[in-house]
Amino acid sequence: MKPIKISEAVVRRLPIYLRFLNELSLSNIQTVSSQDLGEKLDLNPAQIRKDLAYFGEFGRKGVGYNVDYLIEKIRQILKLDKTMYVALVGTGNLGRALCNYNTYIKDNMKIVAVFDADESKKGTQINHMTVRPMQELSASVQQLDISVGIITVPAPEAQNVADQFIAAGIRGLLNFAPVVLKAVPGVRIHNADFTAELLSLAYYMDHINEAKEGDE
Amino acid sequence: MKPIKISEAVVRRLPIYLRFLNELSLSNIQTVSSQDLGEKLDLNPAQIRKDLAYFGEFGRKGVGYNVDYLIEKIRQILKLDKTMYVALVGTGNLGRALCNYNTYIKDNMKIVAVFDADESKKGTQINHMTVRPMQELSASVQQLDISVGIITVPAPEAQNVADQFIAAGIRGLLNFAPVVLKAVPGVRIHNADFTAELLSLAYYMDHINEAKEGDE
DNA sequence: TAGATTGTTAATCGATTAACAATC
DNA sequence: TAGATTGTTAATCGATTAACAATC
Repeated sequence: MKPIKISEAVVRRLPIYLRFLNELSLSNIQTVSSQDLGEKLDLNPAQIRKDLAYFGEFGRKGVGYNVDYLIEKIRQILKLDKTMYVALVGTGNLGRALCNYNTYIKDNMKIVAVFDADESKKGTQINHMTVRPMQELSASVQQLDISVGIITVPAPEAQNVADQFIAAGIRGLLNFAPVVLKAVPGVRIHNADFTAELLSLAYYMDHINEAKEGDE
Repeated sequence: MKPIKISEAVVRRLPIYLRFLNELSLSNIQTVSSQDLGEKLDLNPAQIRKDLAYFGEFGRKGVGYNVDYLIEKIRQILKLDKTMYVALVGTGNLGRALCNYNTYIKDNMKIVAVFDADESKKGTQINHMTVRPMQELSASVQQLDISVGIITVPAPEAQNVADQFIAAGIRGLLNFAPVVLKAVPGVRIHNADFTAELLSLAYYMDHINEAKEGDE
């Protein structure tokens, strides 16, 4: 309907809003203003209003936003009103950690299949799921209606895994491996690149030339 | 010396450059052009040249950049020419996964102390480190010259842990908990928020109204 | 010399913020 | 009615890209 292009920056903030609204809802808070949200989320209130206004008129002037209504709306926007099925490849420490997060990701994204290239892992249980061999990837993606893949394999294997996901018809990938995957049309790739996040943190360490209070 | 403010976007790309340059170096490739880099990293070559030019003239016209020299320079810029010590709090699956990444983070960032609020975890070994109780956090940060803290505790505890880190004099925090931490001057906070990354991925799933090839 | 590629300026594009009329 | 807060326009700010002279 609306042909307006929504910027990535806007979409990236929606889950942040959603998360905090969920907290408010649990505390039985029914109304929230862009002012309140801005303070808690360290964002400009005007930006929050503008972000939301791209998708509709969700607030009431002089009043604010109804928390539960806004939750519902943001979930619709993100297409999390129906469950989205996810597959994960790579059952190292990180992969297992993410599988157990399933509890947390109650936001209608559900890891339903886990894979590992290592044959010896086959049949192992992780959070009530049986680890499958890579040969089953394509069939599982189709059968289980999986649209998103999570990649938690070592860097050198990541592109290969991505290629297999893409061949299987995946729609989106969340890549934890520290490599830049080749982009392909029709497949959205997000990176969860904490090594880069950590290294860039170093840059800011001494630029703050603040008072050293200790010479002990 | 140079009073030019470097944007966050630029700093965030530096580790990406560094990572790929390290790969090139391992393959004994000695020279690289912004063109090459742009193709492999899916970035505009002009942007790469501009990013690097903020910090000096590292390339040679008509030739390109010397890989090892550029690595050295980027490491200097990020202040990774000397080892930076890191503490981690929260020894769940994710925390343990990150500790074992130490091998990978050979980029002069080193996790040297691990903490957990759960007293029963005290004394456990993770990647040759002994898990310490939270009471020791402040002393350890001082004694071990720790400047960066990693937070891998459940969301409700994250702010408390951040406060303790800040009180101990930490300079930077990498937060994996899905909450927005209160900003304080002099402490840089980066978020490694993969739940947000995953949820925002959902948004893009059906906007691509591509041909559905299957009606089986 | 001819070809390649940088460093940098100018042009474009996009995102954030301020301001305010509309209205609850 | 007075106070509060949205939705939205306009102004500002910042980041990306194109273009090209300089030069290896």
